[in-house]
Amino acid sequence: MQISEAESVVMEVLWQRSPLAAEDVFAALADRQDWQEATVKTLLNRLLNKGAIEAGRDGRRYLYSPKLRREDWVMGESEGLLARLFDGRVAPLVAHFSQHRKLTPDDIAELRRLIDDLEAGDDQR
Amino acid sequence: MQISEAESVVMEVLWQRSPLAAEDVFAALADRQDWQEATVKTLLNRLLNKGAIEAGRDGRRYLYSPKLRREDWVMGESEGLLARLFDGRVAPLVAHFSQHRKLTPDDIAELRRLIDDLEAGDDQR
DNA sequence: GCAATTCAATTACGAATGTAATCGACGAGC
DNA sequence: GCTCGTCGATTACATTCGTAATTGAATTGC
Repeated sequence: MQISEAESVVMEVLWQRSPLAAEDVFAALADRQDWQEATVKTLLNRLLNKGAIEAGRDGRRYLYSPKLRREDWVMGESEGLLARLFDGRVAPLVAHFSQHRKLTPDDIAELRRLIDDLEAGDDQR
Repeated sequence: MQISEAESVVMEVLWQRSPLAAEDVFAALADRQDWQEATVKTLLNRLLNKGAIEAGRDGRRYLYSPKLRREDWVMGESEGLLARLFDGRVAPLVAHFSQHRKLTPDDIAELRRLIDDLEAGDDQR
C-alpha cells in the first residue's frame, strides 16, 4: 500500500481519532497544514481508492476510518529505509545516530532497558 | 537536496566508486536494474542539475562524482523518517523493530556493544 | 575530408503527487 | 414544490518521477 507524503498526514489524523467526517479532518489539520478543504477531500478520496481507509454513511455525508493500520505502515516505511540505507540491519542505523550524537541520555537509558529486556527474555513469547 | 528513489540508485554507484563515466555507471547497474543507458544518463543529468553530483571532462566525455556526501543524505533521510514516524526519538524506533522480532541475536549483541560504549564514553570526544 | 560512431543534451510522455475548483445530487427551509 | 446550501465526486493543472528516444555535436575510421 503506497501512501504519499500528503496522504500520510491525513492518515495520521484518522489514526489519532476515527471515524471522522471530511470536515473534521480538515478542522484537525487547520493549524498545521495550510490546505483548502477541497484538498483534504481529494486526499480522502485517493486514500479510499487505494483502500487505505473506508467510509461509512452518516446521513448525507461519510465518516472515514483507517483500514491500513499505522503499525503496518510504520513497519513498511521503516523496513524500506533500513533496507535502502543500512543494508537491512538495525545496529548500523543506531550506530549512525550515535555517531552524529543524536542520542540523548534518555535515549541511551531507554535503549539499555530495551537491550536488557531482549537479552533476558530471549526465549519468552 | 531532494533525491528521488531512482536517482539514489545512481548515487549509490557513485558513492561506491568515482569518478565514473555514464557508461560505467550503466555497467555497474546492469545486473540490478533493467534500465536503458539513456535512463541512466537522464538520471545523471537530473542529479547534475540538482547539484548532487559534479562532472569533470575526460576528453569527449564526462566523469561524474558525488558532491552530496552519502553520510549527509543518509542523515537527512533517517532524520526525516524518525521525525515523521517516531516523534524524532531513536528508542521508539528500536523498540518498534524489537516488537516485531526484527532483531537478530547479532543485532542485539552489537547494540549492547554500542550502548556500553556510549555509556562508558559519555564525555569523550 | 566525409561517413559512421559516440556522447551528452534535449525532448517525450504517462503516472503519481500536491493543490484546488467545479459539478451534480440530495436534503432542508420556505 | 422550488430554491439554496452542503456534500462527495469529478475534473483541472502544474510539477516530479520513471523510463526512454531523438538530436546534435564531436571524434574516429577510412
